[in-house]
Amino acid sequence: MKTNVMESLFADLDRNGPIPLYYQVEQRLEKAILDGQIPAGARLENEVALGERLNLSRPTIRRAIQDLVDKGLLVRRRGIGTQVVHGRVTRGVELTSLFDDLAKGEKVPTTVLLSYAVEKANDTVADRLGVQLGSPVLHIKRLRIADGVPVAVLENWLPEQFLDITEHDLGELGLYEILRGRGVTIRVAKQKIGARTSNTAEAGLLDTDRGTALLTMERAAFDNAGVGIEYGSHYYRPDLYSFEVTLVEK
Amino acid sequence: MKTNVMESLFADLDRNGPIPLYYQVEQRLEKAILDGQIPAGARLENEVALGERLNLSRPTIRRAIQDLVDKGLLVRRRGIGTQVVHGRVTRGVELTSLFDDLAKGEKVPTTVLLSYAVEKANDTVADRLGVQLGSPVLHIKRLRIADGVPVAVLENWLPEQFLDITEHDLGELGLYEILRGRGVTIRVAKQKIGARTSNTAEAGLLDTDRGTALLTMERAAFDNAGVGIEYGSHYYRPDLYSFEVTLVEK
DNA sequence: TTTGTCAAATTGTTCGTACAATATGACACC
DNA sequence: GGTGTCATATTGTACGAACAATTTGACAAA
Repeated sequence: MKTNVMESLFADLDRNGPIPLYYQVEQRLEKAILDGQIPAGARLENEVALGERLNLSRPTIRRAIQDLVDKGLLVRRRGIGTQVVHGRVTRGVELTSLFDDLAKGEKVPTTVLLSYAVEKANDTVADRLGVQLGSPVLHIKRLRIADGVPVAVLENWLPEQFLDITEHDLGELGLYEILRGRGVTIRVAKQKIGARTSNTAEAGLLDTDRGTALLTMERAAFDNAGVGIEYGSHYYRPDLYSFEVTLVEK
Repeated sequence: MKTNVMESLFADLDRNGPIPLYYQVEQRLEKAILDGQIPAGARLENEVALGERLNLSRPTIRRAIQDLVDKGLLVRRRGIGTQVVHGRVTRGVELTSLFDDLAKGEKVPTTVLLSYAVEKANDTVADRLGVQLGSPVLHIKRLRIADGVPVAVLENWLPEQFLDITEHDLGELGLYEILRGRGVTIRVAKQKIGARTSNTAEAGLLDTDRGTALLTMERAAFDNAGVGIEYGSHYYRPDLYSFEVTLVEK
């Protein structure tokens, strides 16, 4: 039975296309696990046998499995084998924006642009983005709404190369979507998650009472050359949003 | 000059000992980066040359570099090379407890055990730990204090195998330290971070006013066999504690 | 000047192979 | 019955090799 699942899963790998073989295997395995086709606690076939059956070398199979171990979906023990982790399997926090998160669920995200201006970078912004103090940066502030309910206030600063992003763009799309559309790939992000009490203005924007708790997040994002792309300081309604993280010890 | 740094760094690898070669290289490289010996933005030698100089194969070198890329310390681009990331390099959140976090800083952590009891697992606990509903679990509640100031209230549930942890242990050591001492290795943890408003009792414990914001964290931790080790529901004083996460897109 | 092409440099993917380390279960031995 | 030993299964580490993909810079061509 397990054999059938595997066979069907890995039936037709594209050996000539641009997508790496290990990645194709990884994706299908991940889907099978998240869909429950391979149940929690189930043991996978050993690496060598898998390789033989799929006509792939052991390193290729290992790479696919290792990536899923790093994601916290699989667990392996020398001498024993590889298993799907017990416990509810959830996708961890990935490098996506709130807009993406909401769009992935059933919510309909909309955005109100609260302010839009080109400013000179202050100490904090210059430090986080790695740009010169006083250099021009785009400063935007948006209210994110899901199904008509305000969820978060997002404040972002972007370096000089993005000054041409228009107000219209920001009303239509999420910031990360705009960046992707311009060919920018975010590779590393450093986040700091905390909480504080809201003041009157903040509570007003989120349609709650002054003095209620806010979930806060600061993020600095960098592309694959290590250049600062975006610095954000956001606050969320904690009854509507939270952060999930999966940590894996290496 | 760069050459000298490298030479001295990788001078004597232990080729017979139990520590993998890639790990020895990784550790030394990481230290050199964190210490600033290799400055932000500096370019590393290419993989092949590094391998030749250290008498290691390219896969071994690659493994070491890849691990540091995954940690967000290095960045590499095909056709270009490998660089130390720009921006402040900070260690990300690791699989440690608040106790460890505080002990690593200059703070002196102490603990007050608020309650200690063996209970039957309710729905939530049974689900998160993957144990039978109604099976015995150890339920503890602790107040964590740093330098005399209360920082967090920690509530944990542990499965049957840990019922023999004593009240005395919990006063002396952090929970994760106790677990490590028993040979338990935590491999995967799923955390959910949020916020809420405190009630009178909670505010009293943390020496703040009722109605101030709390930072909350739920965590389920599993060992390398995927067995549930610990489920915790914690709240923190947000002016004294926050979570830092480094995300790396693969 | 601009554009296209090509070579060089570097990381990315994939294969094959060998041996080491660890957990399990079977079996012999005391 | 208990205990140690050994074979087996499986993942972990390490090597070597080849070719692909991408970026840069140099150079030629329009």
